[in-house]
Amino acid sequence: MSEIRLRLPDGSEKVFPAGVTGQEVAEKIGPRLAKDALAVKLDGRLQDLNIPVEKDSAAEIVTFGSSEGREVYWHSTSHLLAHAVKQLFPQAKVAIGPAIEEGFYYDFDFERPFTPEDLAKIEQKMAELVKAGSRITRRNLTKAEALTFFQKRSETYKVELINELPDNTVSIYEQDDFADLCRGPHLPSTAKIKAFKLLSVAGAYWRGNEKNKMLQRIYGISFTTKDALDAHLARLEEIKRRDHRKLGKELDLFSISEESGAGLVLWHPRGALIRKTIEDFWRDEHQKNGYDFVYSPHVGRATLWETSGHLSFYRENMYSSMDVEGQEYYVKPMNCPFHIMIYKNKLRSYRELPMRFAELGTVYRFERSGVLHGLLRVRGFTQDDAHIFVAPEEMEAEIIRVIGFVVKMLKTFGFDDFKAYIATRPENSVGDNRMWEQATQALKLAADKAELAYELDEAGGAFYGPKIDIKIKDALGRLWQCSTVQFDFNLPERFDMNFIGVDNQAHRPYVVHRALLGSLERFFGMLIEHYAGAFPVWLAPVHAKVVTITDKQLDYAKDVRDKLLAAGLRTELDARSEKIGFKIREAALEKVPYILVVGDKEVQQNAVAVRERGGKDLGAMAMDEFITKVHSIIQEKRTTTELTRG
RNA sequence: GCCGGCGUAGCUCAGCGGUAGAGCAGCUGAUUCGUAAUCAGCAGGUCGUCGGUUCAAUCCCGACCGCCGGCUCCA
Repeated sequence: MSEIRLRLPDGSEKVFPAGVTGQEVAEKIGPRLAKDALAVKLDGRLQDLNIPVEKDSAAEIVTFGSSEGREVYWHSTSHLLAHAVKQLFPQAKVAIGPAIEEGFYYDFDFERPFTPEDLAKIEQKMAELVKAGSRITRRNLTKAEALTFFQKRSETYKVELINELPDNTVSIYEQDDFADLCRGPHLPSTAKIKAFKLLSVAGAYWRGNEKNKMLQRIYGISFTTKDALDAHLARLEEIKRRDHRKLGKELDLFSISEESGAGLVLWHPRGALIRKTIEDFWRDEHQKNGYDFVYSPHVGRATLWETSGHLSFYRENMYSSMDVEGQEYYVKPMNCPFHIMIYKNKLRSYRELPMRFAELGTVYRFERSGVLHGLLRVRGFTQDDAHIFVAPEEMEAEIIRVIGFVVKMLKTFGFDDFKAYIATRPENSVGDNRMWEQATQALKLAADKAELAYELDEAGGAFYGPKIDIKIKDALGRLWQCSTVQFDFNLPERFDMNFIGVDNQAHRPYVVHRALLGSLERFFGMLIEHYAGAFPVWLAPVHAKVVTITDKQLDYAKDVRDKLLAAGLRTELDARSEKIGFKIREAALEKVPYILVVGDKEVQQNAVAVRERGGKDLGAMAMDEFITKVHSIIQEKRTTTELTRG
């Protein structure tokens, strides 16, 4: 029998008899790995553990610790799900069932909707199948064989898929009486699937096309241990706990009323105060960074939107027109045409560039009712918008400047983990290649300078120019798209924008759209979830709540409150004749950063007893000391409430 | 927009073919208390809207509005 050499990830080489399986290799390396092995990667290709290896290769045993391992695991769990569904409901037809970022789903065509009770039954059946521990085996068929195979089983969706496959041989995976068209790889046995949970069922179009039949998609997740599953479920609970819609209601930050309109946000005083604080900060920073503020109308003439191209390219997101003395007007879905009007108001010189027009501009876009979602997806929102008009030769420096600004701004809110995506030229786009090249290069350079790791989204740009999107990672590790910097090669042409250069000739400026926070609504929604409602002191609607022990301290408590208010601290007084425990509980639920307890002791010492958010009791502190410390926390926009340090 | 679920007091929810209930919040009163819920009383709802079935509808049916989970689409 011949031998083969396998190179392992640690650099070592091991000799095996030809035909050795991945499982056997894992066993040779160690019992632990043998147990954890899910698949094997040979020369970079993922394969089943039980497939014989015939030639020298680089080999790597794949476990749940890698994203590839999880993908295999989840994919096999989705097959297990389909297996269980077919056993319980033989009439159901299977469509597709891949692994996704967190878990898996499987789409079914079934005569009636699946109920939660069905899910429970399916889970139970899955558990039985795991217990039975069926071997999962791969089989290659010719296309014709596969077609007959699935036609016989009336799996019409599979037949459709096979017909579209380019290769002449296809693979199927079988476990017990269940078979699925699948590229693989898969786990060697259903017994490997240790802990799983079906999470939800929802509608999904066959192949994502709304013209196709709506199927039922069952979502689920699985892990190698019950502990890991429990941790995951706990995380889902945490996400629910932080839901900005729930916290927004509890903390009285905002609401959306059916009566005033879906997708239209009502900012309550506390939410509005947070927004104002963000806006003040935003304006200060923009002023420091060389931006000019502008204001523009909420509606504009149809001719403007014709020139800008919105009426041809963006119409489905615009509300229908209104008649103003025989002229058609539209509510704005974007601010750019107005900013361009300001630019075009007079002849511009190269000496004026770059011009940076910033506006917290409220726009309205039609969104289909099914996509509305709290503050994250609305119909009216305020963009922290700016348009930069820049001469081609200054463009690169300007982009570096913008990206640096984005990062600085976001860091202030406590974000320091970003992911950037640079989208390059798509088919059917405007502008010449040189411009696209130059602009894309500038984006890459700027990302490098700002130490932003980016991914390239090839051909993912808008038709009018390349862009960089920056996503932030929140406290739960979720990514949120907020910032975007986009070139626009279209508008300068459409509006025939010019500036006079050193050579006394007219030149075309570059136009850059950019938003740092995205929209105030979405950013606010994200902040609520990121902070779990416990805003950093500088953003908190109430900095301190003064609570009295008894009525005896009322006068002193009022003095305390007034003194704090005079020092610029947002302060409330709770002088109700409730027990101290009750008042603390309420203030704690409001997530106020500091609770200042005032009893006889404090009156005597001319102090306040400080309780930090989170429950830490600091005891008595002189008023001036408290004020100074809180001031510095606010000034520095610290994300902690801690008064003890520094 | 589509599929499924849901819509009962300010909030969280129970109920169900014979015109409604709890806790919290609110109001009134008592209580004056040292770090996450003091007690009592009162008040509060055309059961999302509009139609239909029925002797009778919050409950059954239909349409619409809204919300939730997805699909599709996006700041």
